[in-house]
Amino acid sequence: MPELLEIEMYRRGAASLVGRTIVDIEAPDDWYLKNTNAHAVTSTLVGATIDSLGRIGKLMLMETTAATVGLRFGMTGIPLIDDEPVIEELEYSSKRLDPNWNRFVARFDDGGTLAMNDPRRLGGVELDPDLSKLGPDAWTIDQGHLLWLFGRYKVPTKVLLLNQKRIAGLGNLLVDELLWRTGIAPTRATSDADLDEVLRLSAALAPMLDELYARGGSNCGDHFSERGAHGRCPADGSEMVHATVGGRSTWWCPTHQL
DNA sequence: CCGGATGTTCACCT
DNA sequence: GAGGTGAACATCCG
Repeated sequence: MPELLEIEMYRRGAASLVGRTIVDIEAPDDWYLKNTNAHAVTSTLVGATIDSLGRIGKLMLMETTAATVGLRFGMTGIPLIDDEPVIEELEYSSKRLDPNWNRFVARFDDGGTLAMNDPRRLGGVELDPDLSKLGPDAWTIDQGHLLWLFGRYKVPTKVLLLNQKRIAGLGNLLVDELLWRTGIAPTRATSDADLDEVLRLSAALAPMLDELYARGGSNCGDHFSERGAHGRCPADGSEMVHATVGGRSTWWCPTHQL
């Protein structure tokens, strides 16, 4: 589930962490730690206080007095604060919250905890992540940068929008929804896009994110329910097309997405 | 049992 | 480096 909208919900839901001091780290799963190990994480973070919580794309940034902790949630990760999930339900993940899936836990001076609960283990924790690997955040990317990206790279439009190095935060569902809203086929080469299309895309992006955030997340798009056999375009009734684009399952309307 | 899943990375091509 | 493809990671769900 987590695309940038969900990570933003996580970030806001984790506000109560600010001001707490870490007294212990449990990192039972070495594989979950990226570019570090349990010893280094523990020695760095124990004694550190949480200053603030940030986000770039799908990466949550927990600023502490000792280091920036990068939290990635993969497909099924969710933070538990004091054993409570920060949002009620995680679509496409398990309905349970098995404590065995707590891949990383920070204990605080007030007795509370932050746990990364992640059944599939596709997320991870990193100290001082390299932010140069991420493009500008999709929510605030400006029109000029988007135009530059379309001129610079020649790939299927969906591939560009999914590439976190080019633009950070959009996932499979949000990209399909954005392309559906703007009438652009996901397979269409970025080099074939005309100015008007890129401007349309740019104009639709932030309002779409605002709207879907208010509705409840990435799975609240207008055509989400039509992802499936015999799904029909809510705009014109055409049968939705399904194919793999950029390695991802993709649905679009063959009539109005060109 | 099998296929697929809202993510990322790496390996291996051209 | 670009650009394309496919696999791998681990687990749950229908």
